[in-house]
Amino acid sequence: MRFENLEKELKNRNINLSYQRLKILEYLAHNQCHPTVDQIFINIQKSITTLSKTTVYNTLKKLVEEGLVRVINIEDNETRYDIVTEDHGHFKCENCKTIFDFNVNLDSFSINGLDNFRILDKNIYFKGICPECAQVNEKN
Amino acid sequence: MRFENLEKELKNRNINLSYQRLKILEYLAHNQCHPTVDQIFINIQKSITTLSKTTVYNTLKKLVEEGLVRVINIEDNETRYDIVTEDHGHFKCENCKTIFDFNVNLDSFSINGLDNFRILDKNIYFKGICPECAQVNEKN
DNA sequence: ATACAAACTTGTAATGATTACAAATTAGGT
DNA sequence: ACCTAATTTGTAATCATTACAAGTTTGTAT
Ligand SMILES: [Mn+2]
Ligand SMILES: [Mn+2]
Ligand SMILES: [Zn+2]
Ligand SMILES: [Zn+2]
Repeated sequence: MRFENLEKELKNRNINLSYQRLKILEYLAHNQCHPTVDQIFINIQKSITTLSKTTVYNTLKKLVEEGLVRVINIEDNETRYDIVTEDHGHFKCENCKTIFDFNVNLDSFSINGLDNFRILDKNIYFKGICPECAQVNEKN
Repeated sequence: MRFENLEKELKNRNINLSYQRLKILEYLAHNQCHPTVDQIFINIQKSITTLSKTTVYNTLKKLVEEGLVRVINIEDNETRYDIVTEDHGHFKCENCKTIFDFNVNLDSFSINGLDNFRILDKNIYFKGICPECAQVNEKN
């Protein structure tokens, strides 16, 4: 597991250490459910009562810039954050809103129309109904 | 080409015809550049001076619900709309901001971890530098 | 340990996209 | 032509995000 030492990870990326930054990174490492800014803010505020939402925004911006965290834009009204930066896909259940990870080899499939394009970032996401919600629906 | 008769297309989907709706659909058909709400609004306002932005939002919502138009969420602060609803990928140039289409067979590649998920919608987008911008950069 | 500048955090205000809502207008059916 | 339902419009409200300035903390040099 990456992030056995989050402090070191920050220093490696020339991000100065601060208590807030460490707590935010810890939260992301322990809650890999693709949280929103609000979820992160509300939870960490429990232990850092003076925390400002601006700090959460600032820190996330920095973590994204340095490649420690990736942004997930599925809905237009909620940005989510993922500490897993390796290529993988996301499935959002339209019923329970959970976001699931799935494995996909983005290099394996054929693409037409991108010759000479320099690809820096690949994203794939699906929407639908997760198995649990599908099962509940059947019973109705 | 689909949409040789946009009026008929609307009726087929039980969307009542209105001058505004037709103009918005026409705009999307003739400007397949994935426009934002603002672009649509500003351009159509030239011919319908009384147009309200709320109408643009309402209409787009309806067109999306009825499957005539698809939403594109790449950046978190700008929703774009695409009249091409067939599966295809999008590439956004981080320099000139243009969004390019590319062909991709979303069924062809292997996915692990989505057994028993009902997939209703597939999205794929890349970011990077388009050939034109890459060439300009080289010269510097 | 002290001092100082740079970096970070905080709170508040501003911005910008989207939605809510009610009144005015228009469309479709009789 | 008339009536009802659907649509459009303008304004206000909402909500996420950013801007900004003041206060606090950190890192470094003395
Ligand atoms: Mn993920
Ligand atoms: Mn497209
Ligand atoms: Zn579900
Ligand atoms: Zn470009």
